[in-house]
Amino acid sequence: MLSQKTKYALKALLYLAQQDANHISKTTDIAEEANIPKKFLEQILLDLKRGHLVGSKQGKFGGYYLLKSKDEITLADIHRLFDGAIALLPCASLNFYERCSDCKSEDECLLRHGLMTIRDETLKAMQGITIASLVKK
Amino acid sequence: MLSQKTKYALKALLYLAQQDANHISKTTDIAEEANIPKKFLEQILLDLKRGHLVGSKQGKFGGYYLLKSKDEITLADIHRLFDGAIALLPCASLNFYERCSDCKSEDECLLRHGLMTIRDETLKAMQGITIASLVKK
DNA sequence: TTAATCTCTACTAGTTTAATAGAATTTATA
DNA sequence: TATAAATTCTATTAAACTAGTAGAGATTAA
Repeated sequence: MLSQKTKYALKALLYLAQQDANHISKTTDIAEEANIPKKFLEQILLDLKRGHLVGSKQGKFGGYYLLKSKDEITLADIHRLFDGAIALLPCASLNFYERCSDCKSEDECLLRHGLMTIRDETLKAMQGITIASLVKK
Repeated sequence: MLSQKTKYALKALLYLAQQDANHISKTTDIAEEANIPKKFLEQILLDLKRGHLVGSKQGKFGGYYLLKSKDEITLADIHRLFDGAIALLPCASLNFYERCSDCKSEDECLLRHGLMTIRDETLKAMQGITIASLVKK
């Protein structure tokens, strides 16, 4: 399941994607339109900025805008940025790999292979959903 | 990601699936072999029992055994039993549906459709992984 | 009757989540 | 240059969740 934070991030990106090119959106406007607590949204937008998905302009008349094209931002990207691994266990993860401490041998693990299959299919599905594809629907 | 509990449940089921037919396994043996804290495993086995995946025999020489055939127990079943919804948000879930409180209109929600697509694909993948398929590998 | 086992309920330390608060910094413009 | 409007940064917090631990009770075989 997505965290509330990830869901808010998606809603914020959807908002930005629906603005005219070169338009800069204030946090306040996004928060109101997408129904997100403003101070929480501030943090989320900063995270999105650090993840290079949005850019910002500081000071008066500043705000946020999409940095990457909306058809280049996938659900997989956002999931990884906020909720981490897409795989069901760290030992089956591409980007967040970690060994299981309670696992005797990774090669002999009966679970890992199945979980990697799931990961591949879920990842493919999540990479197929972009901000652009969501806006179009 | 799977919780530790779900992972332990899977490991316990894999252990049970590898025993001879009609064999009854003690919690202690499963805990040792699968490297699971015994008292925690007790709770997990009870949950599996309440979920009708395993059966038990009480008293001396009692223990646990698979109730359903190992090719009928899917990763989706176990996920739902312990970690709940497979969908990424409750509003896109089949078995754990819940309306989003911060969502103005479900029909107009740009997210929901995409998340239902992911759900369908993930579910299909998870239903393709059974305890039997994991043991065979 | 006893030993071995499952069953049930309660408790707990630590972590994570979803915020909230407030001060600091940056920028446009009057 | 002062001010207003915005982002940026750091700290705090209440509530929920996770991963166990503890112990007593019920059941069964011998």
